[in-house]
Amino acid sequence: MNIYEIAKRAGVSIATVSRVINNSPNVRKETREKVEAAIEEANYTVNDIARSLAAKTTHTIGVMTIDVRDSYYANAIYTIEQEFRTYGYNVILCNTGQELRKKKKYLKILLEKQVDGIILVGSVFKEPIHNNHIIEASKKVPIIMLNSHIGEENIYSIVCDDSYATYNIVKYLFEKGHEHIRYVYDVDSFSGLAKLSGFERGMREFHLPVDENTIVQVSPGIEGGMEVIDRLEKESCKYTALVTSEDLIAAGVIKRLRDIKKRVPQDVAVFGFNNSIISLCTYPELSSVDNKVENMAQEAVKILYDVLNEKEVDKKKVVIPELIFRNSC
Amino acid sequence: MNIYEIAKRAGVSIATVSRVINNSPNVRKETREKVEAAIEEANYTVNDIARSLAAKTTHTIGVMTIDVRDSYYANAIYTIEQEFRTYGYNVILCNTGQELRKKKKYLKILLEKQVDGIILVGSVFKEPIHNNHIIEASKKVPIIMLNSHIGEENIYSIVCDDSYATYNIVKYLFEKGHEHIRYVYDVDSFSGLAKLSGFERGMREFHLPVDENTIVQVSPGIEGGMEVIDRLEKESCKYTALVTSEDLIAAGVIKRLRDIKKRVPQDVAVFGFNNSIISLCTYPELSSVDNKVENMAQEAVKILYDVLNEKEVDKKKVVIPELIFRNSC
DNA sequence: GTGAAAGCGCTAACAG
DNA sequence: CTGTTAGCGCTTTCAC
Repeated sequence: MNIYEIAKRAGVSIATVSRVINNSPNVRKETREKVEAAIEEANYTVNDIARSLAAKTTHTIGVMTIDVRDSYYANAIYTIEQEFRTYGYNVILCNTGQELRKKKKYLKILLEKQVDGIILVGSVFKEPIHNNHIIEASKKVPIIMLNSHIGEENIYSIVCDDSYATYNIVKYLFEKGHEHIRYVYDVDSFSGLAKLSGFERGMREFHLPVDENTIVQVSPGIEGGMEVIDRLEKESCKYTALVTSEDLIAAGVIKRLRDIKKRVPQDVAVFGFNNSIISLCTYPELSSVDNKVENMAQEAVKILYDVLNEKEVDKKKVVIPELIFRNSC
Repeated sequence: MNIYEIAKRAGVSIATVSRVINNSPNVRKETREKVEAAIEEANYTVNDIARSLAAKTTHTIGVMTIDVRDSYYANAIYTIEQEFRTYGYNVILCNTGQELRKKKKYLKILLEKQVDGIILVGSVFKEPIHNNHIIEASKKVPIIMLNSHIGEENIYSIVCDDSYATYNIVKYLFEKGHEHIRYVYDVDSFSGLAKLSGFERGMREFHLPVDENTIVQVSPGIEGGMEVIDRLEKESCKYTALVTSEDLIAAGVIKRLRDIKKRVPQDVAVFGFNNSIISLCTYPELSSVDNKVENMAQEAVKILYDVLNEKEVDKKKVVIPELIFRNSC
């Protein structure tokens, strides 16, 4: 079933059918009704592929994430999809995983699919050295990076000032009298490093003691949180406060502290990151950083939409995270 | 840049270019290399839209979910996407929300996009009365339902026997000596009702007492868990075990029980559902039901793939959930 | 092993 | 307000 068949049935030309499908105002009421009736009767659906080919625009954008199962990314994707729908755009989702090879592959697929733009969600999409694949892609369609930044012609970014958050956590803890503060994180990414730098800045500014276990890198997830406690205990390190890069790590920390009978927050204060639902499930509830994913996602959509409509936009936006205080510190 | 341009640069016809792009064996080595060089040099990307139009297949499938932010759905989507990629298929994701109007709209969009098949993730996609929109869609492409079932020609389903799980939870609790068991759930969906029926069957079979607060419906999420405790306490209901339809509800239950100084599991046993990461974050850790989303998602992909390749497949598959015992009961 | 040519179903001038 | 027509970039017979 196609536009020709509908045209025949309604006794009009395909141009007219096209017009009614696209709500063009230049169609007489009776003609429109005739066509609509034919469409209804034939149970016809437009072929959006053909439309895209002819119109040279797909009205779909590609979104890349390393893993939707991570609630932070899920939030971003959800918001991006919802917002773009209101503009009549569709979203193709890719879960790339961490491997560069796959990230490249999916970028290629999206380009082949003729997406109108691409959003890269997460700081992990900025590689430590070579970002040529992204730059090449940006020569074909606009690219928006969430939480990373590459200064190039057709690449836009919106980042959360994570270092602001960790700096302020250290400041807060210092003012509460903590002297033995440690930082726990999993992966080295753009945002991972930003968090770290804010932490270090705070430690320096308040002249807090630093040793080789002040900053500890662990496996991702709950496991990681348990690991760090084991390590600190084994090496008899003093610690009264732990700043983490992830709520899940903090959850692991809380678990293991209970195992060894240390109380939170009395013996050890714990700070999470992401303000996920996890922070409400632990006991005590986790203080955490709201890093405004939804805001960022909305901004990303707005920027991309504006770029697609050739409006002027800022090439980089920064959003400020917010510290949420609960009972873990 | 298109196939014509590449053909010109390589001094061959577009048919030959098409052949090398699609790895057809019928191309002489030297010719292939010439074409590949031209492609490389021009930084050419195939236009998959044009390809889809000509080939009458998009190699993409549509996946609908009410909300990716729900970890259960996120898991399903992740698995579906990964599995289908290995077959060279792409996935378009839709977050429809609960509204029927939107579910219908997205179904239409997917059809317009000429997806080769559609997977509906979650029992919420089976409406209580009219499922005509799904049946209509199934006349155009095969539809796979995860956790619901509509017996129609081109609709396949793969369901988890949730009632088996709740029945066995009741059985287990009964054998541990519990007599005052209650069931807490949020939404009435296909799976919500299945869980409920398994619970009821157990209660009947073991002659457990039932009153008007044996089955209580609450708001979704942590809130709901807190609600149920408030209600049971207010009405002075006796309860020694709570079976929930969702880990998050169970998490709320645990929270509120701690507030009122009831111990888990000594005073009240709690059972979750979904075996999500939440079940590891609460204290005590939550016993929960592993309802095998990944398995189901894999099966769904396999079935759809087989249908697309015109193989014989079962129209309905059932997977058996597994009870995971931790410290909350 | 390679090329010519006819579509795939639609949009978008342009003409009337 | 409506119709004609030329593409959009590719796949796929069918010849050679």
